[in-house]
Amino acid sequence: MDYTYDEDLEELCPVCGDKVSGYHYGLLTCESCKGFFKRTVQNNKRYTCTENQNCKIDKTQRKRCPFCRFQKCLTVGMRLEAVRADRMRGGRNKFGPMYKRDRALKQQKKALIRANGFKIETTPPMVSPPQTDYSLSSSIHGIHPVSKSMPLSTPTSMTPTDYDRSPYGTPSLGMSMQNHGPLPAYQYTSFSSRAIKSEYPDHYTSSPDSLTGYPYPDTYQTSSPTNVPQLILEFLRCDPDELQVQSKILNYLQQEQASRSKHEKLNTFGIMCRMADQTLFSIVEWARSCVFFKELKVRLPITLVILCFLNRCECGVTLMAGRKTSLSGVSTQAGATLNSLVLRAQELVRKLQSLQVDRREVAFFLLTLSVVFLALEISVCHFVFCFFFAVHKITFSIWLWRSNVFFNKWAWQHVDLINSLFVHGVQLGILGWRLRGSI
DNA sequence: ATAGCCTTGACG
DNA sequence: CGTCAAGGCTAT
Repeated sequence: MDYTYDEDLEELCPVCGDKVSGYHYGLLTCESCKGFFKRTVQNNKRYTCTENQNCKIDKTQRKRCPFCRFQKCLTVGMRLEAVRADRMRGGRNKFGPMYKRDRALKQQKKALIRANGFKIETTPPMVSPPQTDYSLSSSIHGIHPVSKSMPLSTPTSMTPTDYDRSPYGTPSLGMSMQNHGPLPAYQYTSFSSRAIKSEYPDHYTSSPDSLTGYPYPDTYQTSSPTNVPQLILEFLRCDPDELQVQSKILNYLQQEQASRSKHEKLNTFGIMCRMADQTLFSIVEWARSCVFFKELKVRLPITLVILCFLNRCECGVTLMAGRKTSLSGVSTQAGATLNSLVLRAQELVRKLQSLQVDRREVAFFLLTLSVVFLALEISVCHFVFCFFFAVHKITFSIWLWRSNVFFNKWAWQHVDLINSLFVHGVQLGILGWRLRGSI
């Protein structure tokens, strides 16, 4: 039994959580979802959802709503182009090299994790999550292994027209994520679709980007230097178990909600605020107990706590988005603004996951930023960086919102611009780390 | 219609 | 020649 946790992760289909049987139409999926996707595309099937187009898709219920199942297939990244129009059997398609690269990357990650002695507990297997809908499923899968995933390098710029072109509605908005996932972030393959011509020239693939709702980043670079700075390793070793944090916060929220009387129930916004509170508490708790931090000057830990909190917020939002149907249906009480916020958050989280940034890269980036803050001690610089973080770390935006700071409304409108600016920062950090590693 | 198993065939 | 991701077949 040479099962590593990493292999365990890959055993789960990002669509339904069933066992993966190989790469199918762009990513690792199970046999049934492969067949389902093939039938749907080949036969040009049109489904309709009798519910709210957000049905939970798991192994036991995947047959229930083909509409949502197919939406999820698209959302997690299954490629319409991989279904052959001519139905030719055998052979290889143009995805081959990408599958290979993806495999190599997974191997590399595995090897590094082994070499660095990471504990299995810090990245537990993708056990079938207690999903309430597939958003949560994909988010938990997607987020955990790379808890501090970074945004996509090329911002999606879908217009309403793009949505309309999809025969299945608005996959990237209504069905976003996947977060994470389960794709597991590892399974959110970041294949470049740019060079791939459709093998299925019907309406499905006439506009691949608009159909799938998001581009596949070309910046799929996570080469792994062998000499990782000790500081990074220490930082990662201190990193708390993401799933534990998630479940702890979730339990707290559920208990709190359960203990309230019918009239006192928190609404969606209230829950999100509580979640933000708990997230911050958990990080402060972690920082205070972390041996690593005791050796640092006071201001650096504080900055790190702030950064870690912001960085972790995506997971909170994802939980929120995924749980919105289970928490006494509070989402139905939420206004259109909140619902669109959640949708936007889902979309952002999916983007974050698809970049598949290495944990060490993120750790380095966080440390670099902290040092920069410490060195510069310029409040404006701090503000600007926090602002960029805030855009991506939705919960922080919600905090600002709660504090009647409305500039995040502007941020939503310019999220693509900020996204690209942010990514440049990330890339600079990665570049710096790699330079450092090569010296 | 689904999903598990089978066959095919380009690619390394 | 082995691999493996396509499509095909078929019991359920």
